[in-house]
This record gives sequence, C-alpha cells and structure tokens, in this order.
Amino acid sequence: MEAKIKNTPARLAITQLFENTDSPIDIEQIIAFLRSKKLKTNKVTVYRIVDFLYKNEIINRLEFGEGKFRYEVKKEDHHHLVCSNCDVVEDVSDVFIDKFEKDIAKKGFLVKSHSLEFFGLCKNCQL
Amino acid sequence: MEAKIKNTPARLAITQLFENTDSPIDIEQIIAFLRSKKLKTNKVTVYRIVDFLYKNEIINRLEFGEGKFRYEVKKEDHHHLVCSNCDVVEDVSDVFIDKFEKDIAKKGFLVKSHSLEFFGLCKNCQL
DNA sequence: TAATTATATGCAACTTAGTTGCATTTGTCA
DNA sequence: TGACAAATGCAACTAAGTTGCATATAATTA
Repeated sequence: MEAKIKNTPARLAITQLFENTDSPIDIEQIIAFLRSKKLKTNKVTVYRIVDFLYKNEIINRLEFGEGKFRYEVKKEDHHHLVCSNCDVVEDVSDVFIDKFEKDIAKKGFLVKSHSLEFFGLCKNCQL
Repeated sequence: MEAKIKNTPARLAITQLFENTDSPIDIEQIIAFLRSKKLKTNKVTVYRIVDFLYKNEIINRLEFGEGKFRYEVKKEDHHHLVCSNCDVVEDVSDVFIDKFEKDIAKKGFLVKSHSLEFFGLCKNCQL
C-alpha cells in the first residue's frame, strides 16, 4: 500500500502552479508564486514537495546550464529551445531521438532517458 | 593584440590533464590530479583556469544532472552515454542533430549550440 | 466530533559548488 | 635583471540544496 499524501496548502498550490505553467520553472519561481498566494512556505518544504513530485514522475528535472535545476510537468517527449537572451523556452516535439536510441541499443547501452536542449536566439531576440 | 598567457605550473598541468583525459571531469577531479602532481593549487585558481579554457572555447561545459559542471576538450560534435550505475561516459557521434537544427531554423529560432545526453546502463552494469 | 497518528512542516544549521576583492607572487620580455 | 601584466592565494561570501529534530496538521476511525 502506498504512502498516503496529505493535501496541504503548499502541495495543492505547487501542483496547481505546475498544471498552469508551460515553461520550466525553478525553486525561486515556485516560492514567489506561493508568496503571491499569501503562503509563506519554507524553502525546505518547497524542495521536499518538488522532490516528491520528481520521484513520483509527475514532473521532469531539467538543466539549462544555469547551475540549478528547473522543473516542468511530464508531457510527451519533447525538447527545448532556450533563448540565451530573454530566457524564453519553446518546446519542439521529438522526431529523431527514437531512431538514435535504437542505434545505441545495438551498441549494448540501455537507454533509460535522455535530454536534448538547443540554445540560441528566439525570433524576437534576433532583431 | 591578445592577452598573453603565462605558462604557470597549474595551467600547464590542467592543460595536460585535459589532453590526456577522455571523459568529462569535474573541478574535484582536477584538484585531485594537481595534488597527485604535488601542486597544491587553490580551488579558486582551478575555477579561474577552467573558466579561461571554457571562455576561449578550448573545453566544453556539460551537465549530467548532478548539480555541478563537467568539462572535456572540445572535439567533433558528439553526445554522451552516461551510465547511472558506474558513471562511465561513452561518446556517440552525431548523426541526426544537424537535420533537426534545420527544422528549428525554419521556425525562426537561431541555434547556437545544443546538448544531448543519454542516461541508462552500460553493457557491464546490465548484468 | 474528538482522539490518534502518520505525514508534512519549520527552523537552524550545514554542505557543496562556485564567486569576489584585494594583496602578493611570478612568468615573460625588453 | 628589472618592470609589469598576468596569475595566484586567502578569506570571506553567495546560492542551491540538504539534514536532524521538534512541532503542527490532514485524514482516518472510534
């Protein structure tokens, strides 16, 4: 039998945030959101809730070379276009990686997950 | 005229290390190497040398979801197979990403760089 | 609806990765 | 062998994330 989860205000708010947010967010942004909802949740609690969601495969953990993690709700296999100028993150759907993974399997490596991100300039920031 | 670089013992040793190392290493490993060479270089200096090599595009900076950076000498476009069990890192050559980047360009995003890593189990660790 | 209790939280203190300012040292080149 | 820019060391700092432990609270059940 699974551990039963308690629907605390912090957990409900964070779940709601992830459901309504499209781009990958960091702990700081989560705390800011909680503050805006008048919840003064301790950062330790935030880390623990995020950790729980991550370990239960509800959210994904990403790194964009910033020296910290970002999180987003798990969705269909996709990758990110990260603008180095304005930090906008766009999604791109997966097309090729499956094939790639088959080639790798032939070499004897068992792929469990992958990460693919593109860095550059979005439409606006090229002007 | 470019800044003239001084060939200090630390810089020479670190350059040598990168030239002789195949898999991506972190700051801790660099310091361990320096110690093994009887150099008790301060960590600040190590960070500064690595930073210099990175900014001068001699080495690449990578993230494998560990909450820290790893570095390797720049070489032909390739990706990594990271074993979650024994931390061995294998290289795979790039096949598809160029095509992918062309598709992305059509959408108006200007790709400057990308990162692609696969996580899973190497041959040995599957037994 | 009150007692029970596992689950969740807050706090303070800690760790690890990386950074900054400033005084001192050291390669290099003339 | 000076002179001086470049590099280093030190100490103190920041930022991200973690741990132990005491307290609080959501949810169950009597």
